[in-house]
Amino acid sequence: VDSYVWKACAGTAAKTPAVGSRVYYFPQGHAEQSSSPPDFSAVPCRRPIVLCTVSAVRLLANPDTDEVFAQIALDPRFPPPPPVPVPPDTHDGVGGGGGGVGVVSFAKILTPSDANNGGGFSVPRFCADSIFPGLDFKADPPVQTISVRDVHGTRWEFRHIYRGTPRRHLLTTGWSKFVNCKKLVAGDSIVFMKNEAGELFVGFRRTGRSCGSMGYLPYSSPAGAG
Amino acid sequence: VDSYVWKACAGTAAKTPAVGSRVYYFPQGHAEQSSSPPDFSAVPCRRPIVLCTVSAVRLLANPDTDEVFAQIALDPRFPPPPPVPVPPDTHDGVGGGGGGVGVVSFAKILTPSDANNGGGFSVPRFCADSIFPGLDFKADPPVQTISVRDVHGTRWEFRHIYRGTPRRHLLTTGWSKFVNCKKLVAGDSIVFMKNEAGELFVGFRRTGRSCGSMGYLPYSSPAGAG
DNA sequence: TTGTCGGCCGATCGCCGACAA
DNA sequence: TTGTCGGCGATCGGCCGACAA
Repeated sequence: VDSYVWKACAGTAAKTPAVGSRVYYFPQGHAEQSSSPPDFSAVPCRRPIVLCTVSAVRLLANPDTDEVFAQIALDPRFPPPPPVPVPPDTHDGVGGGGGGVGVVSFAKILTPSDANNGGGFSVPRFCADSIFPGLDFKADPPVQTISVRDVHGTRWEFRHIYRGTPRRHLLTTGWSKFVNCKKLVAGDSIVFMKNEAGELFVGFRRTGRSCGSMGYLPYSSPAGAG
Repeated sequence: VDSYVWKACAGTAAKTPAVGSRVYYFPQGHAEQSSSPPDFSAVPCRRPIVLCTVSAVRLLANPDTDEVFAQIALDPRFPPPPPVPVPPDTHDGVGGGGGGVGVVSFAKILTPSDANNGGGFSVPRFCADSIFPGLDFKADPPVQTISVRDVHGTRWEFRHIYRGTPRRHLLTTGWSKFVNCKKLVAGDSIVFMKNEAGELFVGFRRTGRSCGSMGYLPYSSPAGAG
């Protein structure tokens, strides 16, 4: 998935460890987060904490809910194996915590009018000015179609119009389809982003808690799968 | 789930073993059916086939897709443990293969007109006569609301009307909601059933193959969970 | 007997400016 | 500047009989 959007959805406080770094694994904490706690009774030589080496980090998103999470593969072997050369990430590497250089983003909490079926999306002035492409203000009304990509890389198109008295920016056609497909409701946050190349991205974060259902990476097959 | 509907969806060729009977378990075959093949390398004393006792059988249905499947718990201990008393099933027991006595059923492959958003469901004459409650043919047009339960026990209501020239039986109001909720398409089969008490049930089978995602029953906790 | 079609009517969707916070 | 509302036109859902296979 796109690391811009992943980080915007996860929030700036969420940080992932760099590949090759050494961390402590707490089985007890892992079990408590799991929806079906595993039975450790048969595992020999259980220890409360395990020193591990991070062998892989993947930024992932649930295909159904768009919930973002990180899959962190740990290698418990000691001494740690020599680091595997990591292919350069497309942006600034998954280990870093900050956003990419030159990326502009804007977040808004969806109002009831934004989330209602009947309406469009009220675009705050700053978002339209600093993120969306400039409109041709000689037209009446000024209008364009903007194309954005979500965390999966899926492309969405919105009609962006500047109309009404007094004038305001709105997203109309395409917006309600996005809201319905993503099952967004009032109170959820939406984030628009523009990278150095001017490409647009969209992400969001839901208000309610979601109980994560992930998978597991076997530590015997490090890094690039397949 | 209701065993009438389960059997109608699974088909008459699908049979489940009786609790207490002894079967052979083939780990290899089990692994091949699984979407993420398990790694047996760490399991000691692997054998190609294992003689087991059936400790529990549950007829289940995927809450999302309505895909039916059986969860069969196996106990590899030898000699087999004394049989656990099984509470009598509501119908004829999950071990049997045949349909219940006095159950009348009728299946139809959905036509494009049946599955289209715009239309209702053309009820074949035999289905209306032998399964649905009798209409009051003095009314013009004869019409009633029928109430059916699906494999989960969820109740669905359909408007059943006898109209048109020439006259024919149709399901109108409520039908398209059912089609949309169940994501039925032309070519899928639908089954209507009536038991001795006159209660109506509905099930269906999809044309396309679905890759099952089930769960596992630990053999250490036989039969009734909780 | 029953599958498909076009007609038609009502419900909903969704775009709009008015207005006020 | 922007959130909400009522208006209203376009679209769609869905019920109907006609007709033919």
